[in-house]
Amino acid sequence: MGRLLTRLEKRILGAIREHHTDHSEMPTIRQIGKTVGVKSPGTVGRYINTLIDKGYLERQPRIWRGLKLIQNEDVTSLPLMGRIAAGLPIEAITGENELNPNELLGGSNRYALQITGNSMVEAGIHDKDWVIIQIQDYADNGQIVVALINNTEATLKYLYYHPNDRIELRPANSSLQSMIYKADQILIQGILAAQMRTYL
Amino acid sequence: MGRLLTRLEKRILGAIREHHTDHSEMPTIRQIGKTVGVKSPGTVGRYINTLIDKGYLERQPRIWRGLKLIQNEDVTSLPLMGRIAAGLPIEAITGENELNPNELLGGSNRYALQITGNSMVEAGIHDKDWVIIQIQDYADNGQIVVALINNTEATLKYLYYHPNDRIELRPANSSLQSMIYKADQILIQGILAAQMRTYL
DNA sequence: TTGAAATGTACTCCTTATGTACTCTAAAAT
DNA sequence: ATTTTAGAGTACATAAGGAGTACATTTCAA
Repeated sequence: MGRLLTRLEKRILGAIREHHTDHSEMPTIRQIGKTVGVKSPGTVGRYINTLIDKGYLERQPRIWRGLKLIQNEDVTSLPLMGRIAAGLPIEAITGENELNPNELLGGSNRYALQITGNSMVEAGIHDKDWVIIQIQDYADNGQIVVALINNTEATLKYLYYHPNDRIELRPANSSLQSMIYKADQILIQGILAAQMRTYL
Repeated sequence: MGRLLTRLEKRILGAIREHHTDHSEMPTIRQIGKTVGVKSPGTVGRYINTLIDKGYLERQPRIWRGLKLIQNEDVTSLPLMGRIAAGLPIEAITGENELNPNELLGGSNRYALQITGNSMVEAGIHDKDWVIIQIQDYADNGQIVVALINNTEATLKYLYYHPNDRIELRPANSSLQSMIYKADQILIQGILAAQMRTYL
């Protein structure tokens, strides 16, 4: 059950998640302590125990880096009324009658980013929108990806492969131009899984 | 049950809510006292008790920052990594920050619709997108609303008020035209609260 | 295969921050 | 006159955060 966490418990859980996504392996107790600034491995171990008690982690006893993240799934749904179109009545949807945002947006290897700027407006992704990124290091031609350029700049763009190991990062904004890079300048960090925007 | 709040009770409740949204954690008794200008933790605690009696808060006894706002639902969150922009590095953050889709999208008096057609593309609302509608029978000028026309057709459009009880329903698509109706032909069913789209 | 280093985990002891129950004043409202 | 609201202050048990040590096991390189 998702019981509430203290500050340090959150930081430790965050450090574990971050280490896992960055290095694709779990951290050791002492690594966790170092990133959150706790010197004693025993203390970190105590927090691990409470996180396990609270249902956020599992342990493989005595295995190095043997922690396992448990993904919280709890369900809150919105009633699903149907489809709507210009000039047509709402079309009732039979069968499914609920929409669960977490089911659509959530997932284990995903994280959220907020968009700044208008380079993707013509793809319906506006300034201040939220995007959900699925972490993976490959993408298909034409997908929208988070790309790391020259290990310094990260950006959200359409990705196109070209001959001679060229990669095009194309904005969705007719006032901006595509940039073309050599393949070894580009590191794909994730692909666009979802987008959302609030109005109120 | 008694819903009457004194000035200070309102200020305290407001301070709690504000702290919660700003820091995504509940304040301590003494933090609350500091923001509302009450020096004694005992006094603040007494107000907390009356707010609990009146049904605005819950308490988890003896837990630090253990207050709970009543209308709060359970939390499923995505790790929030930061902001991304064209040509700029991700402003990055550890796993302390989280984005909760249900908190952004859900709520009482809301339901979901799927969009068909392209009449709102220039507002970033595409075919097959999901929209979250907040049920209410009024709207401000320029808001996007679900409007029922002549009790038969429902549509999602920008709403503008005009003189002589005229109402304009304006699409966000330059190849389509606004329609203008008499006020009694239009029934506002809800306003656009959020939009979302999945790619995978 | 073996040995040194790294690791998980269980202890103990410590400090500080916090919730909460008290008491006491004083002004305003009833 | 009595109650309600608004406040101060004190006291204390304990939750939260932290250091350190010890030791059996696990890894991994030599």
